[in-house]
Amino acid sequence: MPELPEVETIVKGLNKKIKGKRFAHVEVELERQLSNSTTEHFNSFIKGEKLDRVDRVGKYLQFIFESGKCFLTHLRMTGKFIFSDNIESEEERHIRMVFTFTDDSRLLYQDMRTFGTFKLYESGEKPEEMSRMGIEPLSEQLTPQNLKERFKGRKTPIKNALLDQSLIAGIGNIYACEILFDINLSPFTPACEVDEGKLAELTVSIRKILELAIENNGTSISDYRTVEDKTGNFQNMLKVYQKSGTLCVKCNKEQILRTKQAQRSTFYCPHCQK
DNA sequence: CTTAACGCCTGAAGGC
DNA sequence: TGCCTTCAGGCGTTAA
Repeated sequence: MPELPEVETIVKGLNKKIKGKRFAHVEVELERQLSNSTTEHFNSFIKGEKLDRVDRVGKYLQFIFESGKCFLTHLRMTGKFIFSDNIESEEERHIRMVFTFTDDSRLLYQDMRTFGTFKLYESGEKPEEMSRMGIEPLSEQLTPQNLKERFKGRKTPIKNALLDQSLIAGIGNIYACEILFDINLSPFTPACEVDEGKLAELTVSIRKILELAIENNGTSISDYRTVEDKTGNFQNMLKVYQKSGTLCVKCNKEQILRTKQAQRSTFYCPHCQK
């Protein structure tokens, strides 16, 4: 479900709500969502641990304890965190985990499709997910030169390259479509054939769109909510995603089309995106 | 090495 | 009403 702006929004919300709290225990419905531990181990791992902060790494959330231990979670398609200090109001479906803190407040993990994962790391261990991760798009790592290197020899369409987390970390299907439309670039262009001018535009657009989406608390297409259970607002600013059949807002000539690339829907304007 | 298809799940929506 | 297909902010595994 969430891409970088949604994860960023969730991380901010978590830091606001649960930073500094001490974990008491966790209830786990589906042990298979724990990548490298059992329910029992997860419990002994977090019991008494004080949360220093939550960080975002690509689309991962990293819960970091004062002790130096941490766990990494990926929300995949439908994972979300709901903070609750009022058990009376809890009537959500698909709650897969319940974290209880020593002050009796709780963090619920909801995940309809159950693709989300949790992975534990001892103090000093470096999560392998982080070393596999590509360029962090909101950092100074994102430069045209860097993209040129990463796309070198890649014949895969630029749309697919933008979704490859080992190249750039954090972009998903919505923002890939929006970014390519923003710079009038065809989603079918082989990544290695995007010229330097377009690569420069691409770096500017990636930053611009992700930052704008973060300012708007992300995109709520179906059921994404912030930790405070509010919708994002960026869905009101989408120009191509899920707009097939409507007239392109730029050229006012052609309708937005939808096709499939790597099993994912791509939305684009055949007139503007060459 | 890169690339593309499949599978993991649940539920909503649309066609007939 | 019901049945069937398609679709969904993702990615690890496998095979070519």
